[in-house]
Amino acid sequence: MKRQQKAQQTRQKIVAAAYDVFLQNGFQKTTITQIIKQANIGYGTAYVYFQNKDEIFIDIMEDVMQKFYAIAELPFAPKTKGEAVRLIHHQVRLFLELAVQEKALLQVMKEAIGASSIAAKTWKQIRERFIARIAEDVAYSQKNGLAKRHLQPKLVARGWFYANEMYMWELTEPSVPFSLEEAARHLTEMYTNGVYS
Amino acid sequence: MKRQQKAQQTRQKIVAAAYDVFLQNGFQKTTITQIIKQANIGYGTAYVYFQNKDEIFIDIMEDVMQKFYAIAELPFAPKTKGEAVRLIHHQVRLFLELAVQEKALLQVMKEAIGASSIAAKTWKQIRERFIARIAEDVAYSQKNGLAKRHLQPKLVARGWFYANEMYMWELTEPSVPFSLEEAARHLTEMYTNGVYS
DNA sequence: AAAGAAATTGACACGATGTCAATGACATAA
DNA sequence: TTATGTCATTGACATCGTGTCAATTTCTTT
Repeated sequence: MKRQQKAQQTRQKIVAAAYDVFLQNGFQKTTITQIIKQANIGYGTAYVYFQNKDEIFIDIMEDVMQKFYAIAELPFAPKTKGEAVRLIHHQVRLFLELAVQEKALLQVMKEAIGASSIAAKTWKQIRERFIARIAEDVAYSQKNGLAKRHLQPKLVARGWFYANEMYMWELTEPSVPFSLEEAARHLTEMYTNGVYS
Repeated sequence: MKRQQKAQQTRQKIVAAAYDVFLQNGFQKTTITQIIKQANIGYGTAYVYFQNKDEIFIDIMEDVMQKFYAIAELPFAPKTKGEAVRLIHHQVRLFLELAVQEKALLQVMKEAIGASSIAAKTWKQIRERFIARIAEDVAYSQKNGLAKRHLQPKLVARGWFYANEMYMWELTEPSVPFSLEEAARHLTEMYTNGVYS
């Protein structure tokens, strides 16, 4: 059984080395040569475990995705508008805080999403998962008479997540002209006033 | 004076050829070789007029930018909330319609913005121009008692534009799960209910 | 310990980039 | 008209990154 272990270990060496190099050089400037050098393995070895640079990055990306999913899946069952506002504000904060916490990796992710179609696809999955979940929450609120009924949950969810996502990306930039707290407050307020009644 | 004319003509040949090739192959797959071949010029010539592929694309990008700017600068001086809603809805429609109209180029632009830092910078300029202009409109509405005064115009403008922008990108995709009109209506309604009083 | 299987390797072919010395084409002055 | 300098054009070249694959090393099994 030592054979497979060694192989897995090599795979891990690649991912770990890639993580370092990606954070150091960004997505596009990173080369396979840099990664295998950092991992102390031969050039061809990288291609045994991954198709290309993009695939290696996806591996890294999926770790953070889990953290995002956890926030997306938080329970949401408010009885009043006030409670809904509080829950939403809390969720927005968690979302933006996670972005700031993982700032370095998210910067690389943004670059990767732009440059690699596989990375783009992966991110789109996260997004649609969020939107689907938010749409559920909106529908719930509508059923309970908390939210305006004539709006389509899916379209509301989409617009709402888009605003959040863009604020998130903005927060990963070196200098931002606003604070996380301000962003969370404005997002929540605009949204809840616009959709809840 | 024929000297400069010829040079300008060559430059234009490059841009025109690049436009074709970019639309055909997308941003990343396009190579200098393809462009100079389409333009019927020598390889080195492209580098006389542009630093690289990115610079050529910026030239093309700036044409469409003008159309966006025109929409951003539309006059906004409503006397009532109803009038504001109508103006905003109209502007959103124009914005999204322009996106659909220029769909092919916008798809390439999206790719370029992701892959090229120069293109990203250029797009950011458009965005900030929009946000600055919207912030003015919000401030105007607040002064005239149409909009909630405790919100910061710049943050409101940012969130609002982000939602619009993402819907715009979505509308350039091959198949979209909603109509332009639905998107415009929901955007406008969520926004005006959230910010106007 | 021999044979087979699995893991590792780096040299190679290929394609794209950006540079630059050489060439070609035009304008101006004699 | 010619000659001379200037500007425009060119493609061969050096460089770099990619992905492949035949050869080699390392382990496992008999």
